[in-house]
Amino acid sequence: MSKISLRKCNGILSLSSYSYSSSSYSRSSKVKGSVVLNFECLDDAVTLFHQMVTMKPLPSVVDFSKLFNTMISMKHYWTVVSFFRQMWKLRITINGFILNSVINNYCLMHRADFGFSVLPIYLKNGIPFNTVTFSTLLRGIFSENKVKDAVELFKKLVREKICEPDEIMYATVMNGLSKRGHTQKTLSLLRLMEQGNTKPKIINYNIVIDSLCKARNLDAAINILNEMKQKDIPPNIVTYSSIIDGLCKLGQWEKVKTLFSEMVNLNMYPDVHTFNILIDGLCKDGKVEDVEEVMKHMVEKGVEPNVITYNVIMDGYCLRGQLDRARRIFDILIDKGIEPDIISYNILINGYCKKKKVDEAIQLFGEISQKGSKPNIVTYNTILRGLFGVGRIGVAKQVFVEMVSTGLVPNLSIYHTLLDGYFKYGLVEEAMSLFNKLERKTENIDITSYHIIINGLCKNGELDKAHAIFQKLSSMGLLPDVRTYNTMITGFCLQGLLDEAKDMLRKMEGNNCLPNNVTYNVIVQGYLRCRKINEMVTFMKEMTGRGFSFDATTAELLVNAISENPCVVDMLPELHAEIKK
DNA sequence: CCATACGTAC
Repeated sequence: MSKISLRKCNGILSLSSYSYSSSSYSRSSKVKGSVVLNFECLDDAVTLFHQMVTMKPLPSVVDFSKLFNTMISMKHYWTVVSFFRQMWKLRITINGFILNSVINNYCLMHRADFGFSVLPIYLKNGIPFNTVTFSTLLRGIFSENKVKDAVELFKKLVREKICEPDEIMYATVMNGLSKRGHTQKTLSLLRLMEQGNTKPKIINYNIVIDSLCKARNLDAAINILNEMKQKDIPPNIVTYSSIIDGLCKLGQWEKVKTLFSEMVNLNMYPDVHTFNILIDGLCKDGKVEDVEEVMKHMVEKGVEPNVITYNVIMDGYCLRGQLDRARRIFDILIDKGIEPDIISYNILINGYCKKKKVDEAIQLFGEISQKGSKPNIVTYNTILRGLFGVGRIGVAKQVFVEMVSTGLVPNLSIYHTLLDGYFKYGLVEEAMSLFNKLERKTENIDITSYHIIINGLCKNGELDKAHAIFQKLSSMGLLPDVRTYNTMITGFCLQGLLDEAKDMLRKMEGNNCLPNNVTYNVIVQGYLRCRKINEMVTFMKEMTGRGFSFDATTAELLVNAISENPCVVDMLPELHAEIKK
């Protein structure tokens, strides 16, 4: 008698045949044969599968299920589809676990529609749906950004009592909403749970807290933390880490310290995740000097830095233009035997590109595949931006073609890079032809795309076309935001059409879109460039009255205007201090 | 008895 056993260890899946000398169920019996298959090699998985389906008796459905999940974790989605089809043809017994995994597999391929097509198989086989089935589908729909569809499905499940959501299904919906900016809806769902049968668990609270923190609403987040304590749902390390992240991003370092002590007092010890959040916050706030101390502290506490720790630090140095230090960090990471991931490369490539050291960036880009990693869409976007940044348009076009040939599907960010690049070098026709292609599918376009087009047309002297597109926005169901208005106003100012710029400013206020610092600076700069000092002063007063201040360009123009004509100073008595800077 | 869905950092 023999039994197939699948064991997963260290990414290696092994298939072993055990023989049993007695009737007692024991694994210590001698091993008759054993095949160890390394699943980094797809062929071996296929071989294993074929061994399994030809075995008599067949391995259990649990073994197939384990194989499927291992394949899914290795992203061999199409292989799973093929395995499932073969099992189906061979009429091998299936159950709800394996069907749920097949749905998950389709969802991870961003084909939730295929996932739905698995549902009839449950019915045909008398297998009931469960909360896992629908949680998996919901996550898949969200991952395709179809928020409305996901919410609709969730409501239908509840309304038609198809399944009673558990806290994980709620968590799936809440997370889908939260990650797409729907903070209030996420909070509402928590409140709904509190009223219903499925009481919220820590995971639901954590999602809401993270959502509020990401929306920079730290007071509300801390209120929820206090609610948890009152309701005897003890916050955990994730709860605290999320809030610490929010506080770091607002630069509230005193409160960060308070929360750290609070955690430790509750016998909760910051882990590598928490420290990475802290280090990231310090780097982003320019406090790179403090990072070393934090690193020392974490190592003393027995928390080992991981690849993300080093990535965060490299990003911090790149942000400050300290590329050499970032590259040191990269070498330390290698020295420590930590494998750089694609994000490590993306951070450094971005650092080089921002410094216009595109050749170094390309060199590093080449190293990625040698080190067994693969450039992703972000890598290509970064390289493309870098190439456009130094005017190497021909190479950029080649790289784009290469990217598509590797099977990567261009996303909106890639198109934005191309459009922006074309406009920057006066390739208006090329940009517009790409834009027209994209516009045929509305899902290809967002407000940022229009922002790039309007800006590009303005900068290339095509103000009328830009204005026409601007006018068209509302009919497309897209609301111009403050950046769109600013772009249009900048365009008018560049052409000296200051009345039009002023009209646009009033129009945005009328449309409930408040002008910001950029708006006022652009208009004041427009008046300064045309030496219309009286009008400029009017706007300057309005601007300072609203608490806005000059940016460097405005200040410089003002200084120039004064040096040309010292009388200007007399018109601005209240701004003396500002000008002296 | 063994296998599937959920939360924090670049």
